Amino acid sequence: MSSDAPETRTRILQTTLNLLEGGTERGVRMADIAKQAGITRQALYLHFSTRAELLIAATRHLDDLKAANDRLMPSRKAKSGVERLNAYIAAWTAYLPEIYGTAKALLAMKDTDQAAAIAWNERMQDMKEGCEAAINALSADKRLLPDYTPDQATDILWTMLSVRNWEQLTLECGWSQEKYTNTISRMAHRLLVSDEARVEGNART
Amino acid sequence: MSSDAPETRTRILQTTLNLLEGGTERGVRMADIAKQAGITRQALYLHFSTRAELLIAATRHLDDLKAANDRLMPSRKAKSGVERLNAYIAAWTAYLPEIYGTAKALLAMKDTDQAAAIAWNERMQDMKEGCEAAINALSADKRLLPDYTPDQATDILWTMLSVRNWEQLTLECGWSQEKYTNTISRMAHRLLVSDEARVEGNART
DNA sequence: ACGGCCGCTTTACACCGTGTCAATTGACTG
DNA sequence: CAGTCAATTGACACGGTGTAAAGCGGCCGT
Repeated sequence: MSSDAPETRTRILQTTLNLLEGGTERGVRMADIAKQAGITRQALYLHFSTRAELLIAATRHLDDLKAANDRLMPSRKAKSGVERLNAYIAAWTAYLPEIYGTAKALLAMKDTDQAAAIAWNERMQDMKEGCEAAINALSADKRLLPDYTPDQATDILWTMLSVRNWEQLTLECGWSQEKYTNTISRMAHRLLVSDEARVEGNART
Repeated sequence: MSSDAPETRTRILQTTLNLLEGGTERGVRMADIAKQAGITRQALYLHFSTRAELLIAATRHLDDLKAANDRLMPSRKAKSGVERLNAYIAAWTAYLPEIYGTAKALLAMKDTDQAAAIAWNERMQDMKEGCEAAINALSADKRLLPDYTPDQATDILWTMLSVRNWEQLTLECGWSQEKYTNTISRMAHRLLVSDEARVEGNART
């Protein structure tokens, strides 16, 4: 009752993700997806009335597969603000390369398609909340560098961890994933975390 | 001899820039540009054989108007590495909002158009050289944080100053241009510049 | 075994934006 | 007056998305 109807739909989503991840230079078209899924282009529209809708559904599907929420919310474990920041950065930066293909496609539609823009923004907003939580934990521990308000620090962390920055550093600058993660992590610390020593006072700029 | 033929061409470039800067949600089409320039769409193709070509030409035109080189190379004035870094960041961040509309259009074409991708990459490479020069000056002064190699520091600065980051911080996070510039500048210092205290070694070269 | 529904196919077409082509106009110029 | 050159008019091809309608095969209930 629950696993016979959705069969094709799931297959479509799966092959969509495959193609997006494969990053077929020159974009992934509806026809490509249909062909790969072994159905006609028109059948695609029986399941998803629009390319944007399909992309969005694929993105959600990907999150389910990757158990995004579980991974991005290891907050419970974290004892200190610093630990929490570390955990969040580690989780997100590990997640990034896995969603990149799909994210890029959605990002590209953002400019021309209303629904895609909304979907993308929602996701990024969620991600930003994770940043905010980490920053707040840091702030609660008095380890947030006094130069910034929590809001400002959240914006900074959020921007540092953006898909575009990952893209630029790894794909354009040729950084390995490991180098990327390590460097970003150290940068975040240097930028946002105040020295342990002076837990009480405040810094000289 | 020199100023009668290019008349229309220049007008096209000018109105292209206007439209791009206006950021007419839903993209700027060839027909829009033609209409605005007071010619037919087809006449556009008498001057620029392709949309990408027009966009690229418009970008170059914009650089000329804004005297990009003059602004981005105030290196001669800078006495120290730190000064040079400051000068570069100030010049680039002031330049950014002026080119944003055009940059965004080119950036969007990058994914689908070979020529656009090349043009964009060239420009970003130029910009990166500016970053590199600043970092090298810093390094020569022994003021580059020892955590990074000059290459790495260049990548970091280059990424921090990306168009996408400007877009995110100002347009998405709502930072004012002033806040953006100040914060980025302070971040760059904190991330890349080591404390003045230990100038001890030799400074020049 | 029949009628009906369902998921998918086939075929065809509309729309939009880019790019091409050919014939024409109109102005300026030698 | 002929030539040329910029631009116009109108028509069309292509690729990609999205729509519409008719048909087909399997499966299900009665």
